[in-house]
Amino acid sequence: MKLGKDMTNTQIAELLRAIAASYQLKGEEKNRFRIIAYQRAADAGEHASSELKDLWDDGKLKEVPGIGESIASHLDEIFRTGTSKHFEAVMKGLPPAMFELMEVPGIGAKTAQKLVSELGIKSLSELEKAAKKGKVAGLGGFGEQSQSDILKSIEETKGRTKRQLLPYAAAHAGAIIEWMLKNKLVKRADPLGSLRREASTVGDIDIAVATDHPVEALAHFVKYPKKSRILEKGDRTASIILPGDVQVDLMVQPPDAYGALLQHFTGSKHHNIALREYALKHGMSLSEYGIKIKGKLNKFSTEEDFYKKLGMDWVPPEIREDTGEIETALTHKLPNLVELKDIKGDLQIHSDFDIETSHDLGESSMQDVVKEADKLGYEYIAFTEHNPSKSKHNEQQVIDILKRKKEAIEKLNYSFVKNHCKSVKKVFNSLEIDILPEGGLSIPDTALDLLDFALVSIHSSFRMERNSMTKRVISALAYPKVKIFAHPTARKLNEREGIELNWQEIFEYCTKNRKFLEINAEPSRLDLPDSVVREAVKAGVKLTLGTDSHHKDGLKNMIFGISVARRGWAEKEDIVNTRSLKEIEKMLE
DNA sequence: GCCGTTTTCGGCCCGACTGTTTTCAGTCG
Repeated sequence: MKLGKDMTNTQIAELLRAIAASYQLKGEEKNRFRIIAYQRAADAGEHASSELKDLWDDGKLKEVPGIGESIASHLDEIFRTGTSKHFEAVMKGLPPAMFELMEVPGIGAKTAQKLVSELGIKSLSELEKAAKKGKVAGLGGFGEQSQSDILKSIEETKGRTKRQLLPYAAAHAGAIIEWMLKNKLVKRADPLGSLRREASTVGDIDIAVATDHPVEALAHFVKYPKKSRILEKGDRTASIILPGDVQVDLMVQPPDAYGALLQHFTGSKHHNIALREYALKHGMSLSEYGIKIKGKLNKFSTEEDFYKKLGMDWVPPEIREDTGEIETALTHKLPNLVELKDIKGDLQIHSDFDIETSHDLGESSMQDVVKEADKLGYEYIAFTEHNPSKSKHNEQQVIDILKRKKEAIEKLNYSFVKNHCKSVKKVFNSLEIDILPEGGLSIPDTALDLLDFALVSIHSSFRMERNSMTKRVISALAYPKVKIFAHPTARKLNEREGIELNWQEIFEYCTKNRKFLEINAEPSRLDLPDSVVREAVKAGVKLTLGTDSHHKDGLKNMIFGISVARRGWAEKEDIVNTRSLKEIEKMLE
């Protein structure tokens, strides 16, 4: 555990979990709730919409729910000095290898400590060697079974460093649901957990099944032909592992109690904890079986009835994160979240028009894309190829290329769109322009006049300090033709962290100057991230949805952008391209 | 250690599964 002034949220979460584990091992009863508090603070850090260090910079650390006086003061010390005397003291005497072992599913604090102290191992790989030699099975409290479980778990941890992107998880879940419904005893099957909440990445896949024959349903589940092994199987739940080390958990419940099951396992954990705490204060106890009132269990076949019993409106799964939705559901003021059918156009598409860019070109022709957009019932789309390569062309050559593109789109509008489209009325001539490190654009200023409007985005120098990066972006947005900041954090899920920005400053600039932030619907981006969408919506910033398609089939990814928008509490009004062509032309003028 | 639609003190979510045990501890979601 390395402490330092520049700890990221992930590292801080790891640290706080280590502190929780340390307290757990000290084993004093009074520590019980302190342990939970540290675990909650770790979760809070992990889910925070901004870097904790930035919040600390702004004096807002304590505004993060779960971080109070004490933890904030320790973090303050870390950000100032690079260490915390208190945290160092708490972890003192505990072997560092322990914390590494705890990353293996099935190994918690106590198991880790026992393994490290009794086997004298110093790393995860040493544990693996010891287990292979049969040394673990000989320890008190361990046996052959737990030894082989540990080995399997280590093996799977190696393969499973990445969370799945939403479309892949959805495909897995779809196949399993189809398999479950083949069994006549299964009445219903639905996705649960982060998949049902449509989070951008999904860990384990959870599935709910309604049946009066749980044993048979679970037996059918573990016979799933594509599984690589069965992890566990009880009377109410079972887990299997798919190739690629994807874990699938299945939960069953009779149809008359299915609503409670759906609610319970859809989560999020934080939503459920907050909900149960609220219920407890009102004399009710919640579980996956229903709502207990004065010792009597009430069952619910639907989630709507479950929430109704608590005196609140049904909460859309996408916003069940305990960030205010419970209070809002109680006062019947939940947002009317944007839906796919509200979308009237796609504002980021790359065609195969040869614009001689240094980035990637699209693969489908403009006509094929327009045909696809027409099928989707869109009123308009924008072609937003990357700017022509700056190094390979002089200014005049760039202007010539952009003139050619402008003419091509004009022709498209006058002929193809007019004569062959049912719903599409206009194709916008746009461009995705690189923001240079010093804040300029990578096309000559005069070339901007050839466009209807422009997107700007960052494709280089990702590691700039927050204030310089913010300046860089704002100076690019200042060009009148520039309307949209595309994939604003430039993150790539599982590959690259996003850039650092002062969001409040960006939000303020956007609202004052009618600039828009994009929700990029490309599944490996989903950028803005949902938590930032929430902040942007609160700040009154208007957002655009674009698929960043490089092929006509990519247009259908819009649904994933909708998921992000919904998770950020965006309503129809918050999204620019829910507007009609007339309105949007005005907004982009 | 955190927090407030009973509370600034006194609470703090709920249950399943497994292995190694003989009634439970540890872990997970």
